[in-house]
Amino acid sequence: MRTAKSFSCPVEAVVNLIGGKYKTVILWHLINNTLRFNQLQKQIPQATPKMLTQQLRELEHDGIVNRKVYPVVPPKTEYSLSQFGLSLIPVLDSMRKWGVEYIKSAGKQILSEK
Amino acid sequence: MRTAKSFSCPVEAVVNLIGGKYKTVILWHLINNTLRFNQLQKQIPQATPKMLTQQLRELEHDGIVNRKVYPVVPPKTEYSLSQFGLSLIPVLDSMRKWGVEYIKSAGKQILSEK
DNA sequence: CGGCATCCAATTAGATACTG
DNA sequence: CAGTATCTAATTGGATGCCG
Repeated sequence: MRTAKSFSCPVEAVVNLIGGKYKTVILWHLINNTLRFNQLQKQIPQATPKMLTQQLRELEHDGIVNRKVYPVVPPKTEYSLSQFGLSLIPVLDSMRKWGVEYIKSAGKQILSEK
Repeated sequence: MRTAKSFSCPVEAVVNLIGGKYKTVILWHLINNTLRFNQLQKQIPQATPKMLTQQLRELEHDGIVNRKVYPVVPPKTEYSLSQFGLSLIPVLDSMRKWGVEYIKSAGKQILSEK
């Protein structure tokens, strides 16, 4: 399921890879940042550890994020965008641009900080 | 749920609007095309009528697609991108570009026609 | 033709507790 | 700290049948 399957359109491929509930947000926070699990959790409090782990594992499995585990006590794990993940930035950015306009024009709610 | 809520990042807004299982595909088929319900069904056979209706209603509710019902017998309904929906084309296109590259590099499956 | 209603199966997500 | 395990709740999706 995680490996490429046939898509009726290429757009579908993207949704399959980064369409998960928290994936774009995770990716968003990882642009220009290497973050530990805990830091991600603080940035995305609406995601439970379980969900965060799951989404991160999928992103890792798809080669979008790097997971670097330091064999120390207490544990330390760092997440960052892989080379492949970096290639998604233009997509994320076009989404961001549109999202900003949308929120502006919808004008019903304000962005929460960050 | 369909109206704007607060997003921790604008990217999330896009996913919420067009992240639905068939939404990007629907949108994809509606670029440059006005299609009837039946035609959409043929283009997207993996979606049941129920799902298609549901996704279309959400897209309509979000002002992304226009639904034009002709009061004739037998019924005739045409779907097309709204002005707002047209603004999504750059996003869809950046996704498409990336998707094409992804599929190429994954190189495990071929695009089905169209 | 373009749906909607109903019922059910499957998938996804949350809460909570626990561990190397 | 960075998760896992388990159980349950909610959401999503499919099959089928019917209707204006």
